Amino acid sequence: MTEVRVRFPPSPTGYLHIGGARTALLNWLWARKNNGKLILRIEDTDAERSTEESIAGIIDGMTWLGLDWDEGPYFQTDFSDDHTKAAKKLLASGHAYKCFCTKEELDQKREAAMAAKKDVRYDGTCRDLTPEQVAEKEAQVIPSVIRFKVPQKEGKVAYEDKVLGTIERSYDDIEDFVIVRSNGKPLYLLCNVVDDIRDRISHIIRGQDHMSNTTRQVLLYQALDAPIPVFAHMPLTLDLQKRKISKRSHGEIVAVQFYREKGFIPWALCNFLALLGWNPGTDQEIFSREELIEVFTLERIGKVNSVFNYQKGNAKFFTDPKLISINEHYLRTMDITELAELVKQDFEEQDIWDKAYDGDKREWFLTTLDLIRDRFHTTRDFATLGRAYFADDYTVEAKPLKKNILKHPDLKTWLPMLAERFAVLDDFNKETTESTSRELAEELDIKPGILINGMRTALTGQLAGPGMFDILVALGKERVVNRLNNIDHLYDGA
RNA sequence: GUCCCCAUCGUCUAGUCAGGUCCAGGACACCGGCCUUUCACGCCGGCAACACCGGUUCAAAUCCGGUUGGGGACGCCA
Repeated sequence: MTEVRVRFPPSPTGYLHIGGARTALLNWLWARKNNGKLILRIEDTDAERSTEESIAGIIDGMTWLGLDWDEGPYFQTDFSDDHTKAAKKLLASGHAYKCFCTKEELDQKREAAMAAKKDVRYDGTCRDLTPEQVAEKEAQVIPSVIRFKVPQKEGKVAYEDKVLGTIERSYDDIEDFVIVRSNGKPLYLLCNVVDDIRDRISHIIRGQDHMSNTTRQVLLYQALDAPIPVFAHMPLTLDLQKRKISKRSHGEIVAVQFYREKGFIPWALCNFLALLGWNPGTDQEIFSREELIEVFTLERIGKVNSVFNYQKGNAKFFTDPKLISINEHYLRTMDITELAELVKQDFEEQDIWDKAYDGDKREWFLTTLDLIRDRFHTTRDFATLGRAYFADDYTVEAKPLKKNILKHPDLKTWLPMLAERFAVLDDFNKETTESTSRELAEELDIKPGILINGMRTALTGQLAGPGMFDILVALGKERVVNRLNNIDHLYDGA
């Protein structure tokens, strides 16, 4: 069996978006499943639009997602000679010809055809020029492009698609497409094929938007006398209006970088992306890398375009709810030490990382993460919603402040009373803190909930959280006593 | 205008190739309940779909034809 070699060939004209990431992911899965190779190839032949930042962004994005590649990054522009040679070969073998029609003429014809609702294909003006006519035009230094000479015959070009089955298209319906610009630079259709032949690509997994390219490229493979790879066209990802998602019209929400900044778990995003247009045929939806590699097949890629379900301006569902839910699932079930690594990165950025979390306080750090992670959505929440556990500069949210503190002005004296009793506890644990709290409530003849919720708000700034006495233990006696003794400022604004 | 692809709950989808076990299963979201000092988690329950028409057949989500709808492509972009 021949080696499986796949590629991810982004054009560096913007950041890595989720559609591109999904393409990369599926190629990666196929490579890993077959012990094959994934080649990263930057298709930068469009010099005007290609940028360095974009290249860096793509590489960062893939690295963050954990999609490693085995060869490259190669740069298409480094192989211009190959492309030019191939074009010459096609010209020499009669598979291509020079076309002297000017861009202006063609644009005009195309517009006219569009306007008249007529076929817009190239009319073949230069297809049958004699060698003499060509020589004459060249003598006059008329610029020319090179067009591929699509066989004029009955029948159809066909290829087997792993997802869609047999795809056919009449030769008749394919125009003589341009493969080299008048400035001598070969175009995508050709470069892409030449590179794939050189890189010995065995499977081409890409979006359905490439289907019309594929039929033309099959012709190129045949003309270049090269084996045709296996094709698998995956469905596109659309927005709620059924429009192809793009960086241009959808902005940051479709950028991989956005999810990184929001504190998503990289593999959660991969897991979600895999499910968009692919499924294992079972009810399983959560997969480890190994599991996904194991069960992934090209045949189970869907045929139907899928909708990336997000509504602009919805704060709760700022991206596809299913993606959020998968991320939450990982957040609360993943190995706590792996989670700690991700949180560490956030904390370092937020400047609330304590080196002891890797040392003396390691155990405490992990236990605390585990205690609070159930309520969080992204790793960012540890430094924001969960800030009170790790730093003293947490904010007390308005809603709980009003409900649990301001509503009961006597807490101003009650909470310090509680602090006083906590301070003298020899063993500051769940049981002792709970009985202490309940005893005080009884003495004061108030519901324990008033003290408990007041404490929660004062100590964590939050309306909700873990069991109160777990919180006390997590915070530790010293912090609890300090914070409960310093609550006057909470009443300042009132 | 031409060509190509597609069509199951709001969304992601199973089931379609080998028609009956599907008055259509799962997940997310939503609603209700349990749990609970709070909020989550968890658990239980609910709502909700085979685009339409015709054909084949004892039997169609599944096969065939058409209609409609959606998407993609039609660049000297990639």
